[in-house]
Amino acid sequence: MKNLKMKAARAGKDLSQDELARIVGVSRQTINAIEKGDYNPTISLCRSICKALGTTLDELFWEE
Amino acid sequence: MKNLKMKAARAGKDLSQDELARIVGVSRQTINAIEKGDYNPTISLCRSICKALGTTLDELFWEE
DNA sequence: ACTAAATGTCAAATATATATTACATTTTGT
DNA sequence: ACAAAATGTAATATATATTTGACATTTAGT
Repeated sequence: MKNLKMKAARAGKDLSQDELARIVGVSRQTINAIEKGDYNPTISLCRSICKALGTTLDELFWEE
Repeated sequence: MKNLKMKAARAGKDLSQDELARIVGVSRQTINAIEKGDYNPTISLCRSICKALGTTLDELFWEE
């Protein structure tokens, strides 16, 4: 399932996928794939993304 | 770093590591290692654990 | 003290997250 | 319309999460 909340939070910080990738220390493809929803990042990467985007885990990565 | 919040939440549900492991569909060693703190589970496993323990991601897996 | 259950831990194998390289398509600015 | 930047996507390689099986230690019940 697509992660539109993450896409929105990134847009809110005016960061490209590539810029976010550099900040959190992963490849651009990894960020792209997470937003596209076809994989399952590690919790430490999720934490790094949240810190970079100023959000919480629950805001970006919770699903009902 | 040890995940004592998870250990406490599990104790609060009166579940052994083995029981929790079966509920979320992983091995007991995986649960043990997460509580012990020496690895980095995937977000989907974290979500499953939170659902099993009735908590949120932020409660169990956020770190400052 | 004894026993069973729960937990800690290790080594080797397997599954999968992530990197790298590369190219195609879409979006944005001028 | 054009160019540059951003995004989507695929193949192959590497790092690491997770499994399996096994055994040692600790904890809880009687």
